[in-house]
Amino acid sequence: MPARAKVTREEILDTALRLADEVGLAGLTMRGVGDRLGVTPMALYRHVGDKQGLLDGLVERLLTGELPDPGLPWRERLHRQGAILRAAARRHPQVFPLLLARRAATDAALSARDGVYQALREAGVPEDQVPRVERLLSTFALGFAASEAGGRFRSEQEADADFAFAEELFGQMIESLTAAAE
Amino acid sequence: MPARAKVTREEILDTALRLADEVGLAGLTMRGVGDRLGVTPMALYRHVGDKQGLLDGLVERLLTGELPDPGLPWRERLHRQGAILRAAARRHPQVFPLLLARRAATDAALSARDGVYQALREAGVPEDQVPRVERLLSTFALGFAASEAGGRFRSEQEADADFAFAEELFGQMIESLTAAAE
DNA sequence: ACCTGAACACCGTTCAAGT
DNA sequence: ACCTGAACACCGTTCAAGT
Repeated sequence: MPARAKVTREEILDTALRLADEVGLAGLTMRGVGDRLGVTPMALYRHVGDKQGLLDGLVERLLTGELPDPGLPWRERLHRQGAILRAAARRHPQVFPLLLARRAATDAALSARDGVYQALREAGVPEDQVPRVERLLSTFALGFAASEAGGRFRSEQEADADFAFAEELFGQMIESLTAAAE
Repeated sequence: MPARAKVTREEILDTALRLADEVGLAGLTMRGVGDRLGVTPMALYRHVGDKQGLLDGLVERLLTGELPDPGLPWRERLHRQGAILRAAARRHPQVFPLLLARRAATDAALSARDGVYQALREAGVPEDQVPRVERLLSTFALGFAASEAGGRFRSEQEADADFAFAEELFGQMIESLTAAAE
């Protein structure tokens, strides 16, 4: 008679993310997660591998969210993509630094990147410049969001204004690349 | 007869930084540092407070370096400042993420910021725009260096080229701000 | 003043055992 | 198949004691 599973990977990651939000990354513990689920810490190992696997799962969770509607104009799509990242950083400031430490090659990360590629193409950025511009944008957005999570800005207003300033700047850059291509 | 100090804060931070470089942040241990210094882990507490204090000391260490020669033209000074940060990230990729997690208000960080302020003024950026532009530059540089430390770029060549691309872009932005002010 | 040793309350993880 | 309990080799930190 196979024992019925008491926990799932999903539940474990939910609980771990919530626990990390409350007590920080340093306080995130296999034992703590097990306790909250009413299960021995060793029960988690079958579902997430080990603690490293748990952390990788959290990184996934951070990025899996809505993607911008592909029907929107490119500028708006890029804006939304940035907003999604910043929202994740504000929602899980304790966990967010993991994103920078371990580079994410999850499906969510890859399809976000493809979305930016597509937006840049629509904007008219020459094909051979697209990957570089995407790296520039995503590096900035990631760094900005991480800085925000780390409390580097004095207020959310200041962060909003700074981000809008950067968007304006990058918008101009994209237009100048587009113009040069014609 | 007061016991003579067997270790100093400097030695402790040196050893801790080296140990973290070798075994990563997770492997950095009060006991490990003590062992390397031939001293009980508890001997460290008098000099660095606690483990948090040790980590804070490492963040200091990361930033305390040479500042760009103030006699150089502003563009070159900004370039050097970026290069210094990236060099720190490449030298201590394991430790670098700490910089983003805990915002650094060390003397070194503050005088780097003042240096950038000064460079922007020399470039002709209007005074009321200086802090915002500095935040933009430092956020980008920090995020870029952290991404580099995290292995987000395929090669050092790619990173160099991307950074140069960004510098060009920011240079244009600074010039347009300067022109608008005249 | 500074270091030591023992002790406490934790960790992640293994492994054999249960159902 | 999945969970449990005991055990191992670690942690950071306290506290009284030594010099």
